[in-house]
Formats: sequence, C-alpha cells, structure tokens
Amino acid sequence: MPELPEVETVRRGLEPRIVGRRVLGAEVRQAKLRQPVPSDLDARLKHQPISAVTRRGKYLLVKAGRETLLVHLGMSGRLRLLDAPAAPGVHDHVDIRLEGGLTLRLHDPRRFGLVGLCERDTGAHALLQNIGPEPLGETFNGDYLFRLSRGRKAAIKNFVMDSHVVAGVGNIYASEALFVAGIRPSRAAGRVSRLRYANLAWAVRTTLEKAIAAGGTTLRDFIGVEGQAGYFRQQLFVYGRAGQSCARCGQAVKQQRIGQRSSFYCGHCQR
DNA sequence: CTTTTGACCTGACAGC
DNA sequence: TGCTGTCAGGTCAAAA
Repeated sequence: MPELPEVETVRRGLEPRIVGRRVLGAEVRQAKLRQPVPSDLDARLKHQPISAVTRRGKYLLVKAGRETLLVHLGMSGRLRLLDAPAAPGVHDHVDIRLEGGLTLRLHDPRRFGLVGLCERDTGAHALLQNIGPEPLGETFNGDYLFRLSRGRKAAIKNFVMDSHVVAGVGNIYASEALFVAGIRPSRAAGRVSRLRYANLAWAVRTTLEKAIAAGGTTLRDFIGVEGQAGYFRQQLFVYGRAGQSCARCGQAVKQQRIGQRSSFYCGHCQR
C-alpha cells in the first residue's frame, strides 16, 4: 500500500502528537510479520520518552530514549493513533501505549509489514543499511541515476523501484514519474540518456512532493493516523487508469505487466 | 555482479 | 451460494 508519500503523511501526523510522551508499554498480539516482532519490544520501549519521528524510504523510525522503533507498513499496513483505549479488532497486531491515553496501533491484514528495533544508541538496522538515497534529498539527481544505470538491461521501471537505487518509490509513483518524464516503463534502464534521467529525477521529486501535499494516495487500505484518506488519487495521470484517456494527448492509457507488477503508461507520450 | 522468480499473507472481486 | 483464479501501495533470499 504505502509508498514514501503515504509514510511521510503518517510521520507528519504522528510527530506533533507523540514527541515528548513516554511509552507505557507494548502489546504484541501477532508477532509473525515480515520479520518476527522482537519478543523484548515491551521491555525495551517501556518508560522511554519519544524524542523524534523520522522516515527513511518507506520505513518510519520512532526514537524513544536510546531505542529506535522501526515500522514498515508493507502492502496493507495502517498505523492509527487512538485517543482512547479501544478493543483490538482482527489484524490489529501491535499496540504501543503512550502517556495521555494514546495508543499507536498497527493494523495489517497481509502481514507484510514490520515492527522492529534498531541497534541501541546507534539506531542502525540491517534493513536500512543498503537503501539508496532519499529521492527528496540532495544526492538524488539525474547524474546519479545515469551513472548507476549504465549497462543495466532491466526495465527502467524496475530500476527506479529498486530500493537500493532510490528509497521509497513504489509501483504507483514509478508509473506516475515515468509518465511525467515521458519515458516508457519497459525501456532498458541502461538505454536512457543523461538528459532524460535529469527529467526523471525531477519527475520523481515533484510527483512525491505533490502526493505528500495531498496527504498520499488512498486506493483501498491507506489512511492517515487520524483515519483520514489521502486525495492524490485524483491527480494520478496513469496508475489504475487503463483504457481511460491520457491527460496530455487523449490516447487510451495502456497497462502492461513488468516484473510481476502492473504498469501503466501512454503509448504516445512515453517513449 | 545483475536479473528473475518465488515466497510471505489476507481480502476483494470476477466468472462459472 | 459457493468455488476458483486473479489481483493488490512491498521486499527479500535464492536461483539463474
């Protein structure tokens, strides 16, 4: 479900409400997520004061004392911040209880999400070790993509969705950015010019920024921490719009499977 | 090294 | 009303 803009929406919703509060305890009802939820989650988080909520790619990091809680929402994860205790429903796997009667609750039907703890003090975690640059950061640009892509034969859509190449770009925003940049998603990554990579880097950045401004994209699962939907869906050019007309040229948007994932593009505007 | 495939899960929906 | 197959905002290890 959630790509970078959705996780950033969650982060922005959480930060002002939980920073400064202490963790009272953690309840794990289902430990079998993408990785097992640490059995000492409660012991290590209890009494710790939350000092920051940050993001790395699609990972959310909650700094609590010397510990750092790591959360990933996978395909179907939702994080809600409850103002009052409420009985857990199906797929409500983890609760983090905070001062002030707040509960941070992870709901994840497919259980591709993840709740973990980083190394004490350093905040390091194996899953964060080899992630590419932040697409909204300074080191991400066309030259970086151009250099890294030389000799690569894989489709450029897979290339930009590779978390080792750039963090946080998933199936929706890869399709959208490639449309904005005018590049066909099936094109070999190594056969795209420096200039077009500059366009793509810009397209990725602006697409993500606009999506964040809209509170993310709600297709089915995604909601913010207060339960609100994101409305970037209304601004999608191609994703999920197969057969509908391209906003730029009017031709029907096409759908094609690339690397097991649905991809959407305009055959006229994207080469 | 790069690329592809299969695995991990549940739920919604289409078609029979 | 079932049943079956397909699809879904992700990611990783293993195989090729």
